Amino acid sequence: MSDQLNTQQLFEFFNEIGIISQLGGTRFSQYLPGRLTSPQFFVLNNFVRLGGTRSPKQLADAFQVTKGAMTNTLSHLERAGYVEIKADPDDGRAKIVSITAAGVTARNQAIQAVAPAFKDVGQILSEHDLQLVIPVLRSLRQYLDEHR
Amino acid sequence: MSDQLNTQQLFEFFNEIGIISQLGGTRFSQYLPGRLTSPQFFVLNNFVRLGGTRSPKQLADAFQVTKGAMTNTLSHLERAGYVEIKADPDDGRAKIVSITAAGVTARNQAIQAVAPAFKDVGQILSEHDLQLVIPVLRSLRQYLDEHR
DNA sequence: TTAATATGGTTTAAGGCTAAACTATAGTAG
DNA sequence: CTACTATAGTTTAGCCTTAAACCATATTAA
Repeated sequence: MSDQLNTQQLFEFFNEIGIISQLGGTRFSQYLPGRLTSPQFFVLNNFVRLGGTRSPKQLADAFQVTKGAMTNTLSHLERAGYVEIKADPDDGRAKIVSITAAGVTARNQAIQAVAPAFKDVGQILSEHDLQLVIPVLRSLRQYLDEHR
Repeated sequence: MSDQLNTQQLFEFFNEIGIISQLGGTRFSQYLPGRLTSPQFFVLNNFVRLGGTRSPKQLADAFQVTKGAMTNTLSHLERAGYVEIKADPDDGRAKIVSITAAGVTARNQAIQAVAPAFKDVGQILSEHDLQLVIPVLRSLRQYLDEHR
């Protein structure tokens, strides 16, 4: 009964999540300059915000995608000259990824270009809404990440 | 200032949404039987819940995907024998899609198979959480749908 | 020291999605 | 009646994703 109801709501919840993710992602990438895609931008942004170097495996974990997906994203970024990938001297299996100056520039331009994509949404979603919703999403995301 | 803060939160919001969509979708499709994929299931489920027939265009709008994406999904379903697609006698451009008996069976089996995928999540996300979050998501989804 | 297992990264096969080009048919405006 | 425009559906190119197979290197156990 109440279980039935809950399942129905859960279904709607995931449905809304899926559509928002789809529409939001499409909108976001429409504002990104040139041939930069969303996953590529997220990697560059991560490097600029946190600095340092990381292995492909660490990046794959951070973004919760498979290693194969990260191989793909990094190869695009490398071809564009936005990251540098070299062998890890301490581990023959591993590689070390770092952002280049061109990558930093591209990321900064992307930040500028993408701002208007958020402007109107920031008025629909009040700060109050965000503070209500984000903790719920965060805990669910953590759970899903730990149980897959 | 506060604008800065809000942008940061918006960013986190969409980030959580994206990851939950990704992990939730993967989990969901892992429970689906055989070669049935999530979008395929959603189409079958829509037919069972609402009955009747629809055109590919109506389905594309209902699920907020492009016509090309729906062409692809429907061709898989047709090949599996789960839907029937015939010409619309009243409109030479259009087609009419309906679910088959095999499609209904496949949907019902999928419902059974997928239930455990939600079971644990239903304990993480309380009914209270859902009632808090769903309206916010719903209104954002509507806005994004109308402004793309 | 050798054998078994685990880990980092790449590759391939399948499917998903968008955007844009293209076909065919409908509808509208002169 | 004819020409223009809009709409339904398909196709293609490009990128994203997972899962699984495969290599090479590390690590652990015997």
